[in-house]
Amino acid sequence: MVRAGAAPTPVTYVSVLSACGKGRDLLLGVQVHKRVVESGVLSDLKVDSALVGMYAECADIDSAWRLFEEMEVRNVVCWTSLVSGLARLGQVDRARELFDGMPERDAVSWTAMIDGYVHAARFREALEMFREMQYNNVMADEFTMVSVITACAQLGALEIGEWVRAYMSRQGIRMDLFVGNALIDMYSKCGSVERALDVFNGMHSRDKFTWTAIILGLAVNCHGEEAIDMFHRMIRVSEVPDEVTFIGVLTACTHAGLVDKGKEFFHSMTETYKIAPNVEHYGCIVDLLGRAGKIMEALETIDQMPMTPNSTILGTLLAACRVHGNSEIGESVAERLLALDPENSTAYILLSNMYAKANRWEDVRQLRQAIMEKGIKKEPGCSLIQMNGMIREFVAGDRSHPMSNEIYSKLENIIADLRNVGYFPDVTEVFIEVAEEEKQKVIYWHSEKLAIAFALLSSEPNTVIRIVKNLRMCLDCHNAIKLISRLYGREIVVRDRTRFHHFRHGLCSCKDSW
DNA sequence: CTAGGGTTAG
Repeated sequence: MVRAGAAPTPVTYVSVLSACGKGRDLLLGVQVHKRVVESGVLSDLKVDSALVGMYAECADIDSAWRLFEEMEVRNVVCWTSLVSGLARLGQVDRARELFDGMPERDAVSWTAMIDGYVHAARFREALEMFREMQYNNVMADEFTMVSVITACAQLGALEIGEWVRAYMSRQGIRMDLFVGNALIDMYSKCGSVERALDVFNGMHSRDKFTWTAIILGLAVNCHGEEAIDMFHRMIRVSEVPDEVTFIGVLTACTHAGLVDKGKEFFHSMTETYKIAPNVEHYGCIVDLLGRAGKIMEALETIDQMPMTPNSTILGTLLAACRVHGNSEIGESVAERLLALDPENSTAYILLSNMYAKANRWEDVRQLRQAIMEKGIKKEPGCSLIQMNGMIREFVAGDRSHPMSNEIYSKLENIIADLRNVGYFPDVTEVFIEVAEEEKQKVIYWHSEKLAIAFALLSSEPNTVIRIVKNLRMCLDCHNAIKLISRLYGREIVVRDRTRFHHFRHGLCSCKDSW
């Protein structure tokens, strides 16, 4: 346009600056900024806002601030640009300060703030903000709902998610593609495949995200074969898969134990779809081989992949060594893992569990002593559960809950009931070095057991109990929850760090390998 | 006509 000699107008600048922001092209943005100044366009609210927005989107917050402060007239748009820019850079608290000082806030500003909390993984604050938004009588729209639904997904907050759906239909907020995709993810992350499929089946249009969401949802909820069917359907309707889609497909193969299929997909991903595998894809393959007991092949995969192994992938292999009692390779993998990350508590835990499985109690003892001496701290176990619209958090050994006494005595009753049907506490995975009796207390007080005791106290009979746990469940909790599901006739769904466990009638969907 | 907010893994 410039070369053709046509004079840009403010409208041109606004459009071009928006493009620079969305394309994260700061260099070009700065050039356009210069042109704006040279062209002598007097301060124009929209151009100035576009400039602030461009700098904010290109992560140059200082320039954005400076321009913002120089503006003589500001409106809600440039305020929101700055709030959103700060939030995206991870400075949520600074964003919140600015947000609180805004002279006027609309749905966009509220959504920017809610989404800021979501991206900072502060989901409860995101929901709190949404509540405040309603309190302030600002109408939410599809954008708001996506952020709120995402927060529910991460929290495993199905009740709130369902409330959000009802709210949407009350408010006449329609379910567009983004909302639909977010809902599929939310239901999947809450362990409800049925509802995820309902949304999926009811969608008028679908994109790559839709298919990827349902594939992942099916995969982590132990519906591996159906996830793979979905992938074939996706290809049939000519949707192009990306690297995340393949994470889903490979995860499906892992959880369904389909080793050869997994290898085939890995191959077609590179050959047919020309997607370069990243370390997570290799991680899926290592997991796939490792779970199937092909430890050597898994090790070779790590040694032959084009990138240096990170601690996650070594941890995956170590976990496989534990499951299959291969302490020879396990020890060398643990060594590599600890060389990479000496404070890695996962390495110690897996190594200790592996020794325990091999009945190498002297090694277990020495390891535990080393852990104590080095002061290695295990990440505290933590379970979320929501009940009657409230999200409760339980940490192992937690006594902070107002119903604490009742919960602990309920737990004692549960354990007595379990013992009557043959349960015996399995303390082999207890990490700390204490007397045998203490170890039993330690596992009784694991966060998921506390959460279940609370749930049995405060929920209607026959309702599904849903728990989100930050770590992998221990063997004892897994055993205990299987029995609880039978004894109390409850379906219990636990979302663990990587997958779901659906407990029903004394059995778990993971078929005891996780 | 033009400025701000939304989805998938790890």
